[in-house]
Amino acid sequence: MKICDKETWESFSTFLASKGLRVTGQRKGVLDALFRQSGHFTADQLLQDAQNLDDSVSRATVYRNLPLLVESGIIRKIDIGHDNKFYAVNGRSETFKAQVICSDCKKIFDIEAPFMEWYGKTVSEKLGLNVKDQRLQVHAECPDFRKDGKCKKIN
Amino acid sequence: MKICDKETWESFSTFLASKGLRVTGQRKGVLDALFRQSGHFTADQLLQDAQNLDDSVSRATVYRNLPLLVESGIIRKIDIGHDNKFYAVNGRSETFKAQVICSDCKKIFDIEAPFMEWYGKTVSEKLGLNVKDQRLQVHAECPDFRKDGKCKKIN
DNA sequence: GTGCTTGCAAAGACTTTGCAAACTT
DNA sequence: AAGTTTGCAAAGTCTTTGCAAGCAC
Repeated sequence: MKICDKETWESFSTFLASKGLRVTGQRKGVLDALFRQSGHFTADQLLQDAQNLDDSVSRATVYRNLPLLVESGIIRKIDIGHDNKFYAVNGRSETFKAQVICSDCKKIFDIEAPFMEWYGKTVSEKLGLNVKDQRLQVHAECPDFRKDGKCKKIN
Repeated sequence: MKICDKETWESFSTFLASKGLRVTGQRKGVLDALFRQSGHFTADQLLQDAQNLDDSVSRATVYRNLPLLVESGIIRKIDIGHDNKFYAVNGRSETFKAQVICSDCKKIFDIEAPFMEWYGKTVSEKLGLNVKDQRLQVHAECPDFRKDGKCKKIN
């Protein structure tokens, strides 16, 4: 049962303290659950795992903490559209990621795309805007899946 | 009171016929309402306008037809995240569009980004996927708005 | 103690769906 | 006539919120 690494926990605690927020058992539970997620996860999946680790964690708490986790930089939100409400744990690399979403096998691939970042920035600045965040999403079809109903690509 | 141009209506009718679906007054109403939208619009805005033109159009009908309009290529969906459920009428140009979303003044700018398209395609094909759709979304801050509470940029 | 947090359940926002009547072809 | 479409209202899905009790500091 893998739980959150000390480093991340400390970083989150510091973040909370800096905002005058409190370090609670439920918050630890949510953070631990984060590390049982593989790749992309939903609020609900996170809740399930958090409750496995600490059944005092409620759905409301997960929803209330998700924005804090995003703000602290520990996770990021992935908005791919109406029926894909995902989050992902941030890796160390701060390079811009593009998401390739396979509409057949439902996998989401994170691709490094530093160039993209430059491009978006350039365009926005021409409009007089300061870039805060950007993402490239590519929806694609999976020929493997189409052919024999399964896809061997790893996520 | 601008209504849908003949060309678009015929194209939608043809699309419907090709799928064995029917041409109804309500569908015409929704299509007409499309042309009263400026830039980006929500399902609800479309409903309001459709009902102004033809009060027999219900919310359910709008929701049932939105996917057909997307499939026919007349409009496209813009998924920018949880609280931004937008659609937009497709222009003639089929070039790839990037969306720059200003988080201060809430405007959405469509920027042509043909190069981006090439990039996404290249990356996906390396993964063995066929690109169906892609979008670049840039969230930005508006200095004008920050300064004096309003933004003079036109959408 | 003060004031942030929590769980619960209710409320919200947006979208989908079952059904019988109405309409297109 | 056959099969699609509609409006309505109910149901769904995901997320947010009010409240009183409970904790962190």
